[in-house]
Amino acid sequence: MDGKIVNLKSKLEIYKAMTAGANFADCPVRDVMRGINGKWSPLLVMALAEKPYRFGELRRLVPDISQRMLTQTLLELQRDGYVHRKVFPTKPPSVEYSLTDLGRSMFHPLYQLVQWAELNHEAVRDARTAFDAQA
Amino acid sequence: MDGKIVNLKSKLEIYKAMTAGANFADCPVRDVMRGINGKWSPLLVMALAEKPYRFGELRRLVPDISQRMLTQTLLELQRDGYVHRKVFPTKPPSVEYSLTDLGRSMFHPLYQLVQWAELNHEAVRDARTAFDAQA
DNA sequence: CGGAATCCTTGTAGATACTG
DNA sequence: CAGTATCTACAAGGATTCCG
Repeated sequence: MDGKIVNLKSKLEIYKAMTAGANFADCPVRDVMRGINGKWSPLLVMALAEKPYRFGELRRLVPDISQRMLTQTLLELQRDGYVHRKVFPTKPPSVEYSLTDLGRSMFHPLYQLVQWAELNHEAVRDARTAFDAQA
Repeated sequence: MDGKIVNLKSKLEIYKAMTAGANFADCPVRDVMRGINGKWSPLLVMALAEKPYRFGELRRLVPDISQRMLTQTLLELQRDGYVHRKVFPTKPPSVEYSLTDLGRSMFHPLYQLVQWAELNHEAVRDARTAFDAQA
């Protein structure tokens, strides 16, 4: 029954894929989702989808990220294969970050989700207000 | 600047929407994303998209969630308007959780992202292996 | 059955200072 | 400029116990 991974698929099947493995690390889908779901990862992917940026440019672009979190998140994105890091041996050195092919392919579904958030944030805010009012 | 929400949009525009506001809580898009991005939220939304479930059923369905996290995550999903909670006054009482219209509309882009993860988890795993090997 | 309350451990993230 | 190192604070999350 598990010979070939066919193209997707029913809600039940995609849900089963998310519960594969006994725990979180054993489930490939949740493992990948975890890398995408970080606090800063989506934001940086969206930024780099527009065009490549240097470290300092990214810092200025994202107003409230610390340099520690920027370094760390970019490293995780590199490790997962979404981001390419290119060093220019100038002085002082500059480093340019850009999306890989894998990163660009991941951008599309992420974009859909961000777009949904943009279109529905008022509905969510209203739901929260209503919930808090009667609680 | 905040009069009308236009329909989307370029990469640059959607990215700008993610950096609106001076910090995280002030940005509506990131605020909504944060609610979707929880460790267990996507999994529960995917499960409830298939059909409504009772509390105990969800516990058994998600093998490695604690009851604390299940309670807490379901509460957050209710508060954001994604999930409806229906109490049946039987004895002992039973509680059924289901997606709201808002939850169902959010499911679609989420589904796209999970589907991407399902199709590309091997590429991500390979990227990690390669990165760790040369590091 | 479906939680709430408590305790305790771990992870996440900020501030600051220093380096090639 | 683009990081690294350390130290600290707080939030996320697990285990256990109790309740209507």
